[in-house]
Amino acid sequence: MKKTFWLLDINNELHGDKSEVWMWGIDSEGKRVLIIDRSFQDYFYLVLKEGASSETVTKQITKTTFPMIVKSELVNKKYFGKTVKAIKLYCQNPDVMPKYSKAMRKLDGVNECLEDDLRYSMRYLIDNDIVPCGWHEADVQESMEKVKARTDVIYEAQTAPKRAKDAKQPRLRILGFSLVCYSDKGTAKPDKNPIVVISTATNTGEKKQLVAENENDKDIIASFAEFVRKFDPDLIVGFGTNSHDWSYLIARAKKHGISFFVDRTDTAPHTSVYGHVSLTGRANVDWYDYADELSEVKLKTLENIADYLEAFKREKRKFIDEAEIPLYWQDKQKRPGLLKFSEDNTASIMGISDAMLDFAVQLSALVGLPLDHVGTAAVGFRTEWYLTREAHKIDELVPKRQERPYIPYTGGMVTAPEPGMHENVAVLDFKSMYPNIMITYNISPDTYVPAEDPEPRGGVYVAPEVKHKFRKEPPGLYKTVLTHLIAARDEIRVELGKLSPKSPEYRALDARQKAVKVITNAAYGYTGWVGARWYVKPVAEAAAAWGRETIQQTIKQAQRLGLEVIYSDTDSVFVANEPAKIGKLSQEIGKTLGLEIKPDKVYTRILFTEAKKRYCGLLPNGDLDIVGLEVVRGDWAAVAKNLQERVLEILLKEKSPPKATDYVRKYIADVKSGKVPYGEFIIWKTLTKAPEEYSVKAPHVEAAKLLKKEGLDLTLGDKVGYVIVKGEGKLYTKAKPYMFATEKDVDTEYYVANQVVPAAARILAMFNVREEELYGTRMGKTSLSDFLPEEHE
DNA sequence: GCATGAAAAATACCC
DNA sequence: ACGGGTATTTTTCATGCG
Repeated sequence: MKKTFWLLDINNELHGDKSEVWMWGIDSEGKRVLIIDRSFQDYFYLVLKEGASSETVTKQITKTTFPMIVKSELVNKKYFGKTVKAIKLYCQNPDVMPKYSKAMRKLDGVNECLEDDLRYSMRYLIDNDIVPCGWHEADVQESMEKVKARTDVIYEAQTAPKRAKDAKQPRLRILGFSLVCYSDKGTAKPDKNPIVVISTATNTGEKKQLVAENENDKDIIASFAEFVRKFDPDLIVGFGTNSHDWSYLIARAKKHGISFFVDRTDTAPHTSVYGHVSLTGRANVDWYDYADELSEVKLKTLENIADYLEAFKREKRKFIDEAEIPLYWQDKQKRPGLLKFSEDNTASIMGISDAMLDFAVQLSALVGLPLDHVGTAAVGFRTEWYLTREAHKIDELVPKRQERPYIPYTGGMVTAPEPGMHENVAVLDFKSMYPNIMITYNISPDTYVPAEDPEPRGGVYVAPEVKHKFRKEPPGLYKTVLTHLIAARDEIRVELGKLSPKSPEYRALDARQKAVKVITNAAYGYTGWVGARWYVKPVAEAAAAWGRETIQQTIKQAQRLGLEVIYSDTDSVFVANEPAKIGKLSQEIGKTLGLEIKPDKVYTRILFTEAKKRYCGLLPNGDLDIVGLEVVRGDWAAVAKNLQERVLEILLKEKSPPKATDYVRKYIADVKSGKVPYGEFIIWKTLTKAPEEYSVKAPHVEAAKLLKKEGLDLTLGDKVGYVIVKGEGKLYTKAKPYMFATEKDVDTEYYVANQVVPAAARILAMFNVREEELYGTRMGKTSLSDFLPEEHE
């Protein structure tokens, strides 16, 4: 019988000494199904040395030396674009492949051993062109065997699944949860501190809050697991679950000697590739893993992300800091507040799911990593899996990952801006500059021609400056892949135009388009990543060199046309907004370079200082576009950022430096007289290593040490919020975690001199306002004396 | 011993 | 654990002074 299903999760199981593939999905009737495929044989390749005969090699592979090898065949493959002969060795048990490959690499006539390092389930997906979160069809038979799986039906596959026509995503059952762990002091530790609240919610409107009685969490953990099994979700969502919640739950369950099964095979959650926690048969999704996509959110807390995505009504929330939990838990009067907070957290998680799930699903389907893997996989790995799928289609062997030294290379070009205020400026952007350059010049690991190699038939493209060469023919892996991605995105955008933006179809397609964009844009960065399987430094270097040439030619051509160029960075130029000349420029560049450049936006007015990568533009709709300046940085206190934003607003909208100056003076007075809320003095900085490992004493590191002393855990990557308090000595001695200080401790002098004034002065310096003038308490330059040098006593 | 300025370390941004 | 280019702050180091 034929079965159509949407693939949710995949894993492999050992059945005797043979591996089999388990595919968890939802069929077209909405039934949860498990499809087992026992027919797939894993394999790897031995690449032969040039001129070596395959018999010499196969003779050395015997049943006694390598008993798990069941079959071998001689195949033609490509490796970095060169045709090679390889022996494809089928192996009964995938677990022995790395061991075998290590031994076989040394066999006579063998050059390399490849693709033994691709996981069995990924191998299966790639070879059969199966994508997670996509519809497939297979011939199946209902399984007669007793298999422990919590699904409606279990089938055995008679054929490998094939992709089926795209249809609407099935209705998924989603369960979200969050924990409150309790310790009377410091960060809660699973070996001694209980979980006191588990708040769950489902996308069918069920809600359940479990509260530990007498701080004993045994029952609520059991109830939680039971609730999960009863609801039987396809997706379990949370925030920080991969790094915290699951391991905490497991540790607590273990402590109580109870089982903790929430998956579909009654096995415990386990951490797997890229650090995701795997729940067999379901997809565990941690929305924290998607926080990187939201670069506007500087402090990636659940609250901030929910706010940003409008996933939860901000005004309904009363935020409770980790350090305040004991206060709320111990006080019976305040406890309901904590329970509400926990419920709100889960509601926020569900809201984030609504906003982000489409993207996660599309990313999973595009790169081919299961939904629970794709979020935790770093950008480089997502890109690599996409490339791996495409490489398979063109018979390119997948190189081994290897450690390499890091050697920097020259990247994009940035020109110094014309400082000051400019009226009516257009920003011209190259559309996907690096991807298009890679397509145009066929830049790819498999088209690279080392300097010493003879010139291939069909000729080569030679990169400017660096002189790296790339075969013109045939198209390389990157050209193939990028052409496809760019075309796909263009097609999606056409489709989007036909749909109503509120429809689910639009949302899914828009998410698809975003996923395609993410991978397209990551391709260039991938080429320069030393950890990449396909790392070839000249590839990255050449793309960058052609990029520099492109932007230089564009600037030259613009100037030739009489267009004033104000600034440029990598793939964009800022020019006087003269549409006729811009149209001409765009046309000429298209003709000479084969690349598309067009106006992206127009600023009514724009302000540059002398610095690159920092400016503020006024858009026609009245919005400020602030780039690079303190306002958009996460490591400046709000007290400085707010002021700078207001200063920019006055200057760009009202063009009044005196008014801005006055504003700053009043503001400084407000700061000094304590009219600024405490929260605006907090500075957040990331710990990029463990506090003890720093070679210098830095404020945020010292603050982190104080937190640790109080038992509050901080790990690499966490942000430390601190304030500078009054006192003598180096700055780092005056940094205190914001929870450990109060309004009256704040060293306002420091904030004025080192945050507020610099942020304002940076801008006002362009209008000849000196720093000292900002300190004056008088209201603006009203008399001649205001313009004279300051008098000293 | 100490002021001074350059160098190094650290962070977060832009594209 | 995707790239390089850039601005900025604070700490640390080197140097010269006397």
